[in-house]
Amino acid sequence: MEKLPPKKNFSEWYHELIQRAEIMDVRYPVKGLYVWYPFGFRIRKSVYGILREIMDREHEEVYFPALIPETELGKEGEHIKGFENEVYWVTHGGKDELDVKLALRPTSETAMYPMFRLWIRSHADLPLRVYQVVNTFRYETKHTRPLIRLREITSFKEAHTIHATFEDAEEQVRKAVAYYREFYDRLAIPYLICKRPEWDKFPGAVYTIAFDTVMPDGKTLQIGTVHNLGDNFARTFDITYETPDGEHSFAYQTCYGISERCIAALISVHGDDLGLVLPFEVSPVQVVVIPVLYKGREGEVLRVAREIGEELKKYRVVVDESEERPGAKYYRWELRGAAVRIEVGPREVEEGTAVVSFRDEKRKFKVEKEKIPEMIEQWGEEMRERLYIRALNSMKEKIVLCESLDEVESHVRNGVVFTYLCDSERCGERLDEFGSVLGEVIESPVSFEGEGRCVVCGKEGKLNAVARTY
RNA sequence: GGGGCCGUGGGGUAGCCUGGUGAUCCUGCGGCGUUCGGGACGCCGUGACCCGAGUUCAAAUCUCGGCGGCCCCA
Repeated sequence: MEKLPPKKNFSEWYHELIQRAEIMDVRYPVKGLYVWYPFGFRIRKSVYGILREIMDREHEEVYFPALIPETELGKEGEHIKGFENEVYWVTHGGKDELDVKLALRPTSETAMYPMFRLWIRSHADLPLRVYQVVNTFRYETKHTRPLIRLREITSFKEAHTIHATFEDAEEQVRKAVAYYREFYDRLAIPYLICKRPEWDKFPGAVYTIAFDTVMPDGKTLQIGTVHNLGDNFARTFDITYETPDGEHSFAYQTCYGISERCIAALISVHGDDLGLVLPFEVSPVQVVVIPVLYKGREGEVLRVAREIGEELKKYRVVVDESEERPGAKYYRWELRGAAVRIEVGPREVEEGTAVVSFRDEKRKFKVEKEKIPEMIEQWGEEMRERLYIRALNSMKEKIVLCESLDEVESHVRNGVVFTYLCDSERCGERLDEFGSVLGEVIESPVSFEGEGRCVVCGKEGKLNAVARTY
C-alpha cells in the first residue's frame, strides 16, 4: 500500500483519504455527486445515530417529499431569491411537459410549511418540533468536493419548529445551539459560534447563528446553522393558531440543520498522515485484534485472539486473521481509523496479556487479558478527550486578533481573523474582499474583548470573525 | 463572473511538443511457495489511452465539440 500524501497538503490528503479509506467513491460520472462506500456509510450511521439520539429527545422524525411545486417554492420572496440560481427543476413527466414545474428541494421550508398550515389549528398544537434526514439538491457552480460542496447533499438533518411567540422561538434557538454543541463535543470537534451578518443570513430568516470549525489549511467549514424565522414564513404560508382567548395569531418558527459536512469535519480535524483518526464512539472499527502468527504457533495465538474478540462483541470489533504481516495490518487499520488496537502473539499467550495501543498515540502497553473488557469504555472516553484537546489547541493557533486592515489581509491567508466591525454592510464588504465575514462572535475557544473600534471606519464595533471559507 | 492546466489499467504516473516499437514505472488485485513483533521476498497472472467528430496511409499524441477533474484571479 502506498503512503498517503502528508496532511499539510490538505486538499490532496483529503481527496486521497476519502477514496482510500473507502468513505466516498468520487468516480460517479456526475459532477458533485458521490457514492457512499459501505465503510463510509458506517461512519455516517454512527455519527447520525448520535444526532438522532439528541434530536429524538424533543423532536419527532418525519418525511416530506423531495419535489416542491414552483408555486410554493416561489412564495417567500427573499427565500426564493436566495436559492433560485441553484435549483434543479423537474420539467417533464415522461414526454409530457408538466403544468407546474417541480423543484428538487434545496431545503424543505416550502415543502413543509404549507402542510404545517393544515396541521396547526390552536395553541394546543404548539410547539411543533420535527426533523428529517434527507437529501437536498443544489446546482453548485464552484468546485464541488466530497462531503463539503455537493450537488446532492445526501444527509441533511433539518429540524423545523413552530411556536406561539417570538420568545418561545428564541428559547428554541438557544436549545438548538445547545444540542449542536453537545453533538460536536461528542465528536471532539471544536467550533466557533457566530451570528451571521445581515447580508449573509438564511434567506427569509430574522437572523442566523452558525457553527464553523477550522480546517487544517486555515479555511473554515460551516458545520451547522440555526435560524430564527420569526413570523416571516408564517405570514407567507398563513400559519396561524387560535390563542386561548380565541384570537388568531401568526406562529413563530425556527429551523436548524446539519449536513454530512459534520463528517468532513470529523475526518479533517482529527486525521493524520497515516489516515483516519476517529473517536471511539463513531469509529466503524472500535477495536481491531491483530494476531501475530508464527509458524507452528498459529493455533494458540488465533484461539486467544478470537477469545478477545468474542469478549468485546458488544463493540464493533474485527479480528484480522488475514495472511499479511503484522506491520501491514497496522497500517491498514490505521488508515481506517480503528480506535483501539490489541496485538496478541506467542509471548502474550504465555503471559495471559495483550499489547494495547490507541490510534492517536505512539505508545503501546501491556495489559492483562481479563482487564480489557472493563477498560475499553474508559479508554474510548480518554481518547475522545485527547482528540478534543489536540483539535482545540490547533484551532486556537489558527485564530489571531487583528487591529488593522493590513493585518487582516495577511493573517486571513493562514487562518481565522478576529477583528472589530460595525453594523454597516459597507464595512463588511470591505472585509469580504479578504475572506468572508462569519459574523459576530458568540462563542469561541479564544476570548477577546467583545467591543472595539471598527477596523474599517473606526466607529463602535463588535468582535467579528473573518476567514476564508469552504 | 474571468483566466489557465489536465483526462492513459482499480489508484498514482511516463510517453504527447516532433503522429508509426510489444504503451513505462510504482501500487493495488488474484494464485502458488517460503515467511510473519511496524508496509517481507520469489514466481505466475490480471488490467488502461474519457466520449464523439475531423485531419491522416497511420492518432494516446494534431484540430474541434461534449463530459469530467484541478488551480489561480474577482
